[in-house]
Amino acid sequence: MENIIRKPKQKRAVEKKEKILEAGFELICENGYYNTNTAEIAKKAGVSTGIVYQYFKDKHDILVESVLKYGDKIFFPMLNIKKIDLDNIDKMIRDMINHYIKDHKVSKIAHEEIMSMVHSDKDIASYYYKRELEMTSNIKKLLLENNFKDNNLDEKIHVVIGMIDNLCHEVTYHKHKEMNYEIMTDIVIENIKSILKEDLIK
Amino acid sequence: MENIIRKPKQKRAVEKKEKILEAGFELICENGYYNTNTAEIAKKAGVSTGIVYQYFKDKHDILVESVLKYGDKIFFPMLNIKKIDLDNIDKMIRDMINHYIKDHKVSKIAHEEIMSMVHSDKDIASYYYKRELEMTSNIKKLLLENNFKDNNLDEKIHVVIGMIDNLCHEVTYHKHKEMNYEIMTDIVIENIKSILKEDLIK
Amino acid sequence: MENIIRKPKQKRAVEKKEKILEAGFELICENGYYNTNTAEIAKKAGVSTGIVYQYFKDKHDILVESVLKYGDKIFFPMLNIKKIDLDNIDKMIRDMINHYIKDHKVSKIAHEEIMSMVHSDKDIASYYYKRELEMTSNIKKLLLENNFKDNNLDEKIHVVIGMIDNLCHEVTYHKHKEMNYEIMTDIVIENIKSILKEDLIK
Amino acid sequence: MENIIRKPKQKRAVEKKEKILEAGFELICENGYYNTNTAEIAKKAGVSTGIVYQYFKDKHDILVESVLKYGDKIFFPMLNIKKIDLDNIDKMIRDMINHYIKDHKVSKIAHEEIMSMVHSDKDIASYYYKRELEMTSNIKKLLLENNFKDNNLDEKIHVVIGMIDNLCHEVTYHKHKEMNYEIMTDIVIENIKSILKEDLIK
DNA sequence: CATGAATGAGAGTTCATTCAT
DNA sequence: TATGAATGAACTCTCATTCAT
Repeated sequence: MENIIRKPKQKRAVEKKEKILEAGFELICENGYYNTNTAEIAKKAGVSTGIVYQYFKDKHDILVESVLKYGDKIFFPMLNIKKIDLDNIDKMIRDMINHYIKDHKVSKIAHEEIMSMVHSDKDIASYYYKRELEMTSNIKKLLLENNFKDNNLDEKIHVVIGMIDNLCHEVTYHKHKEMNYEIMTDIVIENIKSILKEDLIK
Repeated sequence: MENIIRKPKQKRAVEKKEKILEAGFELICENGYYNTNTAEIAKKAGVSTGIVYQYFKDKHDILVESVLKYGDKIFFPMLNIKKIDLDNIDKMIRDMINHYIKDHKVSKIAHEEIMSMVHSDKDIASYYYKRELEMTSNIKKLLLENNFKDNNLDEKIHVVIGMIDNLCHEVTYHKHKEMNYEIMTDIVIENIKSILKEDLIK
Repeated sequence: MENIIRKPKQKRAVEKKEKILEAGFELICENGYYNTNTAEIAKKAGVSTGIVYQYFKDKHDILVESVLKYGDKIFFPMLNIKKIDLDNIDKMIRDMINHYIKDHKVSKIAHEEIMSMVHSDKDIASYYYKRELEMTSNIKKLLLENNFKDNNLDEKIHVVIGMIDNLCHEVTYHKHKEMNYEIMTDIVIENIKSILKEDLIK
Repeated sequence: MENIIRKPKQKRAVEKKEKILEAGFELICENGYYNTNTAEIAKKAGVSTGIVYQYFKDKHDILVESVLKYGDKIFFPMLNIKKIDLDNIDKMIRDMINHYIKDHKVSKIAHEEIMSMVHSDKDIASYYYKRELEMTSNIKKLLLENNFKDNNLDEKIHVVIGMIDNLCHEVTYHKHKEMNYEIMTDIVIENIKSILKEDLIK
């Protein structure tokens, strides 16, 4: 006897599913997947526990779908960068970093909680790496449109994103009190410039 | 009323505690903390469930102690670097990376599982950040002994370690098939050299 | 994270809670609190173990609630005495004693088991002493309505109730075979009369 | 394979058994039988857990033996009354009560805890009722030696002891704040005198 | 005799999932 | 569709008792 998961098409049903997703995401972010139970999610979503299983196969399904739906804001703020300001590349990178940091701060716990899932959950991991790739592509496209040449650009962007990611993580969590984050930011920016500058067609 | 955790001093007892730790670590690495139960750990360790609670306060305690005991190999292979070969800095970095990657590969799942705990578990996180700092200090000391001057060295090392970490992670997990990791490695090495070179006293 | 104890309002749910209470009370009375486990209670109540924890915080809660619910019959048969027959005070006391003894006999084990809890359990003790006081008040009120004057009535009633309680206990459990309970009853009645008679307004 | 319980005859062994008994009694009095474990008892007694089972059949055995050994002080302070002062019967009863109350106070928790066992444990109950009877006999003998005649003396003494017991309990635990215990004591004494006076041969 | 490490059955409790209404 | 009461397997942890040393 197989469970039939309904794809809600009526407006009310769609809204209900979204409520569950939202509630699930929030609770999982706050308390972690294993510390959140389906009753809580249903309660927060304002639905009955039974109905959850009409929209989702199981608890895990809520996790996956909610990350797919809400993960982007938290993980990939750079996903939708639309233009590159070549005249002031320094400022651009700094803005990007600040933007990224801001997002980190907003969802500090969420980020940590979900990141943990990236490491232990296949579905989440696959989403994560796919999105990461999209972000790389997007940035590559932008650079190519702005007089950069494709000299191992994929790899370079990856290294650059990694640096920014690390930096933001550091700044957000202030784990190392003896670090001067202003200086670290400068170091990172200088490096990014140094990595990219050789490919800029003058 | 109060639980008394035995500190084993006899050889046999010490071995038993280690067995539990080892079994616990392996199972947690393989299946995750929440998917491992104490009965399994005891069984794998070849002891009864009861004895586990003579050596450990609770299940969580096994996690923490086992990470403290076995985490270093997995997380901080660079912790014990003893000398820097200035004549061939390029080779040295490459060796370091390869060494790191090798460790990653050996304990791929372990790394993912435990990293997830760094994000959701206070005790594990605190261990992780402490060790990270030790590693930074160690490398700094080595550099200072080898004609480097302390020009924001802490921050620089941190950035460098971050790059190596990202790189190793990438190489190990091959998530992005379109990437050329040889090239990425070269990029990272060049960058590390570029970051550090300005501080080398000629 | 927090346990939500359901307050059943639907008829069926109320009945189910009562079943658990009843089963719990019976088993605890029969075998004692520490010799009764939740699985047994659930089984006897005809429910699953899980549902028990929707109606009760924990095992102890079953004990307390069941005593609150069923304790009165066993402990305080005199609680609801409605009138005093002054013309035949002798008969009245004798009836009271017989009534009390009958109740004792019906729930012999229950009485012993729960009395043990009065001595070791805060909640049960508080219930017990509160009810005891209510009984005293009730009897006092009756006496005052029946031409008695309040000359240390509280203390006197307390002594009287104590005597009846002891007597009933004795009679019920027949611990001392060399005792003649008819005679003992006469002694007690004479004394009660002697205690009270001085306060009867002629 | 039956356990052989050793009857210690050597001095050291006897002392060891007594230590266990003492420790067991104290812990059980303090925390209750079910909240005391054998490891605690052994530790408090300064012996190993294993040795306990050489002197006692099981945990329950410790309870029983320790009550047999130490129960008298707590339960039967009147057991050893040696003479009756007829010239001042009022004072004598008052002294007795005060003595009893003092004992109650010294071992308040012990009394409550063990009383609970009287209600749920056969062996303890049998000890209790046997001792109670001894106390009755002792008092009866004393009265007969002091010009009382045996006119249902057993029953009368029983009623009297019951009254004293209740009174002491009341006074010790102060459960009813609205009671005046001085007055209650007077009432009890008056009654005891009234019960006994008719049997005093002038 | 004595130790205390070891056992393992059994306890209370939780929670994803199902199902009667 | 929707409810939320009900299920019961599975979990962590305790402790009286045993046994190798």
